[in-house]
Amino acid sequence: MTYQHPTMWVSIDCLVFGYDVSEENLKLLLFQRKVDPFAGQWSLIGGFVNENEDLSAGAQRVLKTFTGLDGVFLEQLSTFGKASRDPGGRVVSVLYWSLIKLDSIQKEVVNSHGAGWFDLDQLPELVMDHLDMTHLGIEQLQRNATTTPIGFELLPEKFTLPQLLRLYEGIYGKSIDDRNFRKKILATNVLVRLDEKDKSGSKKGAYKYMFDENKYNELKQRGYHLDFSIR
Amino acid sequence: MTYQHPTMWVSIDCLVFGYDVSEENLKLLLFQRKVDPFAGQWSLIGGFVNENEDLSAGAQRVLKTFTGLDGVFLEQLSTFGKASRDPGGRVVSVLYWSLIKLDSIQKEVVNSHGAGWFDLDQLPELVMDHLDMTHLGIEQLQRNATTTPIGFELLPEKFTLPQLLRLYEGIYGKSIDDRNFRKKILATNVLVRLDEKDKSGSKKGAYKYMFDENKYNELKQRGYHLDFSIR
DNA sequence: ATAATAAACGTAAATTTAACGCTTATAGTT
DNA sequence: AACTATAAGCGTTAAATTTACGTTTATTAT
Repeated sequence: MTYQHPTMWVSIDCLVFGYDVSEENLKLLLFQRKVDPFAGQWSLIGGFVNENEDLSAGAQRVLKTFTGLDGVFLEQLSTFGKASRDPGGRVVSVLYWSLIKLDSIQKEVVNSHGAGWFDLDQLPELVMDHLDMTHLGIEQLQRNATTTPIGFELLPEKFTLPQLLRLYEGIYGKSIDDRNFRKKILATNVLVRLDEKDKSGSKKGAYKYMFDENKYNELKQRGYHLDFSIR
Repeated sequence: MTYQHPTMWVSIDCLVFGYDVSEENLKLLLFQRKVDPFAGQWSLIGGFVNENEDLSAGAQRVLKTFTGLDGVFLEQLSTFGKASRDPGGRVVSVLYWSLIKLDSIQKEVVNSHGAGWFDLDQLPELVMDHLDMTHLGIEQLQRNATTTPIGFELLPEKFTLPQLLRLYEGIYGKSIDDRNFRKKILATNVLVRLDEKDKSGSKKGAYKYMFDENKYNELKQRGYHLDFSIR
């Protein structure tokens, strides 16, 4: 012992938001806790930090374990440390959040872990402070959506403007004028229009776009800010 | 032992920014570490979290210990948890940041703890990842200054517009057009002009203002955003 | 009286936002 | 072959905001 102070468990909890393009709604990944206290109840995915494991590595491990995914958006959000938050002992939990593109393959992987995707407005009761964590994540998602091109993390590589619009409407929980949205998002120059159309949503078909990371990096210094007005 | 996992030390580090109205510059509170490793070197103020102490209570305790202050702006910022960050053992550090009004009394209290105020552009070498922490805090300060009325935490209760302007210039590290600044800040309606003048800076004297928290709370829902252009 | 100076006030052009109407492309129907 | 319905895409204009910079005011020191 080098320091004369109490030690504690340090855990990772990870808010995983997924967006289903076809269903057009935001979902949260939850799983049924395996250990007591609260075994069997719904909670965010999580785990304890290992001896020689960096916090960020722990978060990556947790995400990989439950989703099979690597290299997706994953950032630290906040740390929860009320002394009484976990009846099982003094556990300080570092909350991360992640955004992933939801498709059928992803849904399969998740099912095999006793986990499931829940619509944000139909969440089951959550363990401990996990509902607070969720609210914090939604706020962060809204904040970041205007400030960073975070929306693209939730869409497939190729997407249409109507899809992007509906995603933003989902994030903000309000409707956005499509004509102004179009102008604003295209004016940023971070989108590249492809010569392909997605005809699943209409007879005319909507052009597919891709996010141009290089353009975004150029823009970043000058500041990137998208605000969408209510309608 | 309820959980079969390793435990760790959990520490609090606290970035304390202070603004000296007369000197017109931003300072950071540092102290000389008392324990090994790194005893004698400059570090942020900090301490270990106690057995039954909430994280936020720990942060308040640390701040109170070093500054004698209570009830000032204090928020969690981020958590640092590289396995190798502290050669003295596995320590996960939760970083808080605080803003205080610097005056001569405050400077005295601080001196008595072997601590000191350093100009942001003249920091000594810092222990471990404390320089990264500082950079994170400066970014956060800049971000929050446009989004929340955080600036007022750094000024005395009664302040003048030129003082507020110079504070913002300090935070952003750039000059701001005084006429536009005035219009923008007054348009928010969160300032109340008093019938007093501060004549220390000019012959004419500048009106003193106070921050109106009620007006701010009204405004908050509709969104509060201040952007200042370069000149 | 006059000069010097920080503080305070004002204005006009340029840019951005908000609101909303119109056109286009295509599949399915007649 | 023409017609219809509909999502997608384009365009315009008034209002609001931002930016840039000129002017006036109050006071002390000369």
